[in-house]
Amino acid sequence: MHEDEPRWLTDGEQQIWRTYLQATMLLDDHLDRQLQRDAKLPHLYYALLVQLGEAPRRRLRMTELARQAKITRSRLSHAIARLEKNGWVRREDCPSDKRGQNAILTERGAEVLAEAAPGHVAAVRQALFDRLTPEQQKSLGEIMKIVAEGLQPCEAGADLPWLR
Amino acid sequence: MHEDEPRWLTDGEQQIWRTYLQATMLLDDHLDRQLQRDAKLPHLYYALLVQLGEAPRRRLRMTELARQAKITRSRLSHAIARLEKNGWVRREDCPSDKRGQNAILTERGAEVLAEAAPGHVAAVRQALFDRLTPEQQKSLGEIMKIVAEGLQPCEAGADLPWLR
DNA sequence: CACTTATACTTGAAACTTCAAGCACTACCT
DNA sequence: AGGTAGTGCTTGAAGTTTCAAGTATAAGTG
Repeated sequence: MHEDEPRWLTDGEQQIWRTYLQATMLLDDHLDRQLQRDAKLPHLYYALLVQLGEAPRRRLRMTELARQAKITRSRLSHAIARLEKNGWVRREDCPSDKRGQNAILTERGAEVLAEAAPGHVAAVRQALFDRLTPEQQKSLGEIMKIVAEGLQPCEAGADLPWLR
Repeated sequence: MHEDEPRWLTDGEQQIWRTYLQATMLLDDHLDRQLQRDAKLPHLYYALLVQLGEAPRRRLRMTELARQAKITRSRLSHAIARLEKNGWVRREDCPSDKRGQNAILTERGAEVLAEAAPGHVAAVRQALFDRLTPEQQKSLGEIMKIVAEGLQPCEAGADLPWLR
């Protein structure tokens, strides 16, 4: 068993990759900071409230929420525990499966969401959409779709966060 | 002082934004996992070793390293403390400024880096570059450059991680 | 039905990051 | 020179995420 010389990244690829890392790092930091300041919430927690807010009857099974958010169930458990303590979310036993739990957006949670949303959207616009041409936006969408789909193959045995 | 109705994201923009969040989440998770498994190191810590490895004399001032990595100095301090404990990095007082510290990649650190690099590069290729056309790669680079530059304006008073 | 395996979720500890000080030194100002 | 503000870095605690179990229920198998 012999390891071939790996195919290193070309200078151009390196440049792209580093810029990607920097941009995603900075954007994530920027949004986290904006939300932490204005809504006392990290970006991921905000995203969870958004997903719940859009779900029918404002509720979602834990694993389904983890799947949509691309995180582990453990991470979600801790996050929901915190949101529950703050009163933005509550839990409910799943009627059809006694192992299951639903996370439910509370009225207070919906209010927090409504208050935080405008500032958050403005931040996303200002940092991303307002700076890109329509062609670039389209291209970004296509690229990210390819990457996202590539990393969550349908096959069984895939190492996806919400199945760990 | 009156808040106008915010400019919400269009359906198309929402779609792009969500896909972006999912792709970056999955990719970050994927690389973290690969490196944690193969090199016992989170992706960010690996990136720090890379930066040090490329710097002249394998050393960099703390703030400069934080600036390159787009993280806070506090985060860097903790990270370097861990890397130092593992023997991959050591510190040195800066000769010209007694407040300053250099982080230096050790021989052991360089070895770890050399062992981890092929697998990491392969993962980046497989998840990203191998799936994109040359045009898409170029476009991605341009887009990320715009975003990264937009988030680190030259002006004083900008809220950049390494200045916090 | 008993038995095994898989699924759904949680938990506590360890690892990592953020936050708010804090210390030491430098640069600036008079 | 002395005083003041700014820079460079670190630290401990609080918050978040990962990791490795653990509990309970469901589904599959002989």
